[in-house]
Amino acid sequence: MSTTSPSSRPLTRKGQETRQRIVDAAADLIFQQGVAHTTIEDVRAAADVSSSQLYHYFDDKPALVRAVVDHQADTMVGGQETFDFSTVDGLRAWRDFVIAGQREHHCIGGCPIGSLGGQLAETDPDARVHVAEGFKRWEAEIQSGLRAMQARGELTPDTDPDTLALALLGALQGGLLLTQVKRDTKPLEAALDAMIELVARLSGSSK
Amino acid sequence: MSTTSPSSRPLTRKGQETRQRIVDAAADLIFQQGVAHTTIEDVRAAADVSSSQLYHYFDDKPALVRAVVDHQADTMVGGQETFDFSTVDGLRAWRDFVIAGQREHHCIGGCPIGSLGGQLAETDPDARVHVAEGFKRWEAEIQSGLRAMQARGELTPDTDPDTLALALLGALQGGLLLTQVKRDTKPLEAALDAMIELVARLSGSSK
DNA sequence: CACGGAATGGATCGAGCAATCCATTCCGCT
DNA sequence: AGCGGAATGGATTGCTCGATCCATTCCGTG
Repeated sequence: MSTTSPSSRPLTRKGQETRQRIVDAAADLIFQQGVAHTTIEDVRAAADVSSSQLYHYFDDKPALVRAVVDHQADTMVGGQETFDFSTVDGLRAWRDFVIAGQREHHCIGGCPIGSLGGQLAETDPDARVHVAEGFKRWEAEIQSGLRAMQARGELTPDTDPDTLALALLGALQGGLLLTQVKRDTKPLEAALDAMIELVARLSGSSK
Repeated sequence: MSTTSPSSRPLTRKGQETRQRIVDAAADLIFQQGVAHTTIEDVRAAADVSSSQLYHYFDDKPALVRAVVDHQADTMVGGQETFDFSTVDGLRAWRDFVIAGQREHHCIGGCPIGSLGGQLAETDPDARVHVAEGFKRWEAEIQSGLRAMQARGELTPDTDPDTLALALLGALQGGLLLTQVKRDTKPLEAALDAMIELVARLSGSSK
């Protein structure tokens, strides 16, 4: 995706590795403690680089954050494409996967992209756009699944799969937020189950 | 609610007014620019008080933030109780109200409580609990509506109104987050419409 | 094998900001 | 009146943290 480097400076193999190490470390730290509480010094130490390297690969902190946003979007979207959004069973499998992930991490961190969105939307317009684009890519995954479902005639013709995809993503985000705040997976389960129940009713007509 | 003042110091009438002015100003600023980007100096200027007053009424910044969380929860829960969550029409009216609100504010800020949750969940454990309690009060409003709906026999007996309330709140939160990030009310509309559609199907059986 | 740009190290600067401190003024109560 | 605690003002401090700077080392290329 977008590069977010100082005027697209040429990068050697080693340079790319270092850059990647920085982004990875920053992504981890930011996921754990948020953007504001993650300092350049934290990232520097975690990535085991010098501070000048950081400014060699990124113009400033916002630029690094943008790179983290893109990185998280890549990770997130990439991690979902093994699931089949074109069947109700596929959706349920995805649901189980997401919930298991939250339980594993003790409901900490929320959504890697969504939480960034909440933190950056009003403070970094540029980053907000990156988050929005990340969500758009994610939506596209779900959309294609639901469209396939409809093409197979398993979704009533008068439902818009794109809108439904948006609603599904919304339920996921809200469920993750509530789960993060409450440290309990119930909200996430409730939101996803409800949404999938609707999809089931829109496809199989009855229960 | 909780007081969050320096060891519950006695407050005169004037003192309460000043304290309230500080919380109001802080809530506004934080809503617009987030917790991290709102400085004590910002609040001081906006509330037209001296810095010592701030520390007279609040131990430190986190304490002020907690007061803001409670204040937003009060506002939010208070603002919802005019709506009737016990009928599908009532839910639709609420939906219209929320969406109109977002449109009015150009989709800026997201949910006054939810966005605080996302910003504070991993950095301020105490604040996280306050946000969780705010959500709990909010849930209670929705729950009582759905319970009434079920008591009237307009909701299938095998649906748990509390879980449904959680899902509804989740859809709202996720819809608001996506709407905030995309600067477009469509996600919020999609999420709420989908959820209300489910409620409708769980109550009226058809359509 | 040397030339140059990329990569790295680390010291340092300087602004922003939370928090403290010491007065001084206000005001309710007896 | 006048005592005492609350309320207010504003200067100041101390530190965190983003960002800059100047070397020095690495390494691919001609």
